[in-house]
Amino acid sequence: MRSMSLPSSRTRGRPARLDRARTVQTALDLLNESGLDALTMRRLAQAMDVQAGALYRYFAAKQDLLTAMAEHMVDGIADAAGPTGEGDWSERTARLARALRTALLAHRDGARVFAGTHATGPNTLGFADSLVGVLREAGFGDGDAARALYSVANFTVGHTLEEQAALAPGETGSVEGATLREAVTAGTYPHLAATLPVLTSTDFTAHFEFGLRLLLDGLRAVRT
Amino acid sequence: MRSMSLPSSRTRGRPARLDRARTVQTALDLLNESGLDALTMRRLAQAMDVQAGALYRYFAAKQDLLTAMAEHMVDGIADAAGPTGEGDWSERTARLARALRTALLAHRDGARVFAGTHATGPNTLGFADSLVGVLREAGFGDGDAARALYSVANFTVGHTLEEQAALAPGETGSVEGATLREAVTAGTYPHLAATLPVLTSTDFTAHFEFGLRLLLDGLRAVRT
DNA sequence: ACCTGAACACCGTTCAAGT
DNA sequence: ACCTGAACACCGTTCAAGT
Repeated sequence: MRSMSLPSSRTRGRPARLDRARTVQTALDLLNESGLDALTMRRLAQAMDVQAGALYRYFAAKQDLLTAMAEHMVDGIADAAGPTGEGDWSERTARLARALRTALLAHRDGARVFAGTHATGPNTLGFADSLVGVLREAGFGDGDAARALYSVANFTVGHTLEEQAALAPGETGSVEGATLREAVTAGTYPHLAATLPVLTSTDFTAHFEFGLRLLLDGLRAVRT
Repeated sequence: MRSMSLPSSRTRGRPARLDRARTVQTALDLLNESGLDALTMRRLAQAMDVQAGALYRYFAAKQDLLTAMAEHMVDGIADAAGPTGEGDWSERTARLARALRTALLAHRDGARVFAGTHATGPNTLGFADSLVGVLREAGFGDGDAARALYSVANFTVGHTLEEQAALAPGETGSVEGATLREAVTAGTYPHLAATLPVLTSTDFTAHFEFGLRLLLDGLRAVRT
């Protein structure tokens, strides 16, 4: 057969079993199945039918793989702003923040992976440019727009980190309900006792929307 | 001697070289010297002139040690609210948020340690009770006060995580200045290009105060 | 009661050697 | 060019045995 006797000029030898894209995809699948702590280079190699050392031809270190995973996770979120005119600046900023949270939630330990790396790929930079763009076009100054990006991004990542930690196996509720309830019933922490139903609520979307609204209302006040 | 034949009921045998308090303190010292990645049970044991296995008489797992470290880091921050009447609710809340950030900044990788654990000791709960108390006494509803705690805490931890990551060895600036500058000069990301001076600024206090102000202004709007 | 010594079951990373 | 095999220098954790 021609395909055996005349290998294509680009790919002499056997076709590579590995490449960056396939490795990142397999790593994200493994992350979803087993979580970040179980994502080892050896297990990933096993899932790709290869020895662990082979991965280092494509990623200089595990950290680089994690960064590529983080970048892949936030693919497309820049588009959440929508076209100019579709909603005012606060609604468009809210959509971007929600898209970031949703992207992180889409993968087990997604926020931990994202927070633990410093992705500077087109998806991450595109998101940043989009958010800053929405605010600049709405009349915000360059300084305020840049700082607003940090505020929204840091709050969103911080929130989702907590959210995924609370939802992880072994966690009762948002602040480990059992321990809280004990300490609180003992009479200390009267204010926590009074707000216990909300504190132990697992409606994280409501918590997120509350904080997001604070930031947007705050931005509205800054704008004038 | 009586002390040999009649060992005190609490401390027979040689005095223990280890105890929780001394171990946590040594671990925090080691953290400051070498960072979280270098803080291993074996190195900590070495610093205490003991075998690694001995640590497990006081901490069931490394995670428990890290939780105790996190709790110790935020000792006293609840007091930052000050007595009732010393500043209005927004100033008292700001002081609490700043105290949290300062406490995390006081230890290398402090935010990573705090975010990676779920301390429920008196320092952490005291801080939470204090912040919720400030808002409830100012007339905020229980639900809003509880959610405001999450917003402020998640933003503060998220911000400090970024701040300490940016300050870590090997990082140029806030968003890896070099890579950003390249991508930005290429013409893509026009909004990032325009705001580059602020984005790459290392004045993290200004960034933090901006976000904190957004949250407090947002809370002011919610209050009415 | 408190700690040692030694083991168990792993890690990330490197690199000569094979094909 | 791409991957194997094997090693290096570690990890967290457990637990019989010593004192």
